[in-house]
Amino acid sequence: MANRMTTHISRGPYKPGRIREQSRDLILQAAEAEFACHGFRGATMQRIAESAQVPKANIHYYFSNKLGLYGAVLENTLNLWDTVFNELSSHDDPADVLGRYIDAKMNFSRTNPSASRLFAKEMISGAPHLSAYLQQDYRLWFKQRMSIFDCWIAQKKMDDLDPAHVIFMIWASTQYYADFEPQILIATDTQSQSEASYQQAANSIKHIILKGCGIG
Amino acid sequence: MANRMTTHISRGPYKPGRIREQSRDLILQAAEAEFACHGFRGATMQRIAESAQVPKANIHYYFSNKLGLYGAVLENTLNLWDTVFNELSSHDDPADVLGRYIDAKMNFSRTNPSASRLFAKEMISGAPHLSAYLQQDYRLWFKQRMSIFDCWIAQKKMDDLDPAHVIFMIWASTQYYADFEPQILIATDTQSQSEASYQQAANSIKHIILKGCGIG
DNA sequence: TCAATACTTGTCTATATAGTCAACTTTTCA
DNA sequence: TGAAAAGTTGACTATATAGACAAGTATTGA
Repeated sequence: MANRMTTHISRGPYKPGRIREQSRDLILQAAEAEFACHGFRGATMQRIAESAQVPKANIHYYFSNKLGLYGAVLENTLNLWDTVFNELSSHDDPADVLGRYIDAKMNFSRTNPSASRLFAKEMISGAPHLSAYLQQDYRLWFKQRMSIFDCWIAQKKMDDLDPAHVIFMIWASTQYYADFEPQILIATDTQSQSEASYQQAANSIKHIILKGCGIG
Repeated sequence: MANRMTTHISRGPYKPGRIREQSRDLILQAAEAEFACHGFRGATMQRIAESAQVPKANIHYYFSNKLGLYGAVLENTLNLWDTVFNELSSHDDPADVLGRYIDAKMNFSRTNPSASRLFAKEMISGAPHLSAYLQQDYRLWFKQRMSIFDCWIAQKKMDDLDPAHVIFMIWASTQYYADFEPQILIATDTQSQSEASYQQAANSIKHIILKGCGIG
């Protein structure tokens, strides 16, 4: 009421939902966790609503339907994914490039476990909602990165290995710490993975990958 | 009708469902694929029934309910899992032991992709139905296998690495070829993973792991 | 202050789903 | 051969779920 009087100060041109679209973010966050845990079919709009602490009907204001919500969540995830993937850039020193990339991937697993799990669930289900992404951006980028490895191999900077398998191994190893967390916690007898434990894991992976590829 | 006449030959003491329990196996097989693809909540009894080509009510004759069916599927999977895990046995030569183990794991991924995916989905969901297994058998066995590595390290047969990370890396890398198949197919521009391609992947993994751990 | 627009939400509906049940058919074994 | 047991199945029920909708409230810019 009191501050109503002060709102005559112009806030610039009108943008829909400038303030209350925080609801949208809450819903997206809750949806990411729900989809990551239960998959597309197993997730329910009701649980997402409860988790986001909004009425279920509110979700349908921001998202056309369950598939639309899932698509929005997936898009967010893929953007993050691409960002990290692009860290694998051309550079003279393979040890430097791969070391940084492994660190970046591990950091992603630690700070975005739900995104990693969502991606994994989608893949395991046959990637029914990712075909466009995989066919377009992914395919192209993958080939580009592979050529970097071919270059290193030609320059005798690393062993003659199929670059694809090296990449798969890095992806697999780093994502494992997010996706298979329950197994890791029990095997290592801990309650949660600390930042330090992630760093140790990253160091082990870097040691094995770099030495194993003959990079030094 | 005709062979009815010959059935007076004793077939030994009566065992429930000796013949028709093939339905049970059909259901289990269909359920494994359905649960692997959609997770526990996302799977439906109706689709399992259709896939197994039996009426839905028949499933409830063999399995108390959805959870019971899931438990049976999971138990099958874990038995297979243990069999492969136990191949990682004590032996003088780490190169030999790890090489065989990696081959065994890759072979498992190739021949039992659904089992691998089911296990992965369960883990990603927080392993709600695996706590007993993880707490008991798993924990114990994991520690035993770790001590083998410690022994090798003490004997300077491999680099001083945390054995847990080496194991995680082997698991991650080998399971990846089953769990992330869509990604692999698109990246490698193929329609399906052949036995030969699995062998090449196994060779790459063995190269990197063995050399990376200083085994050789 | 006001009308327009953005946003919220309780209630309702159609459908999908897990599970039940009783009638039915087939197999078993004495 | 026959009675008992194993196995099968169509029809049913209760519930959970995605989504629609209309009536409401809050915010905006003039």
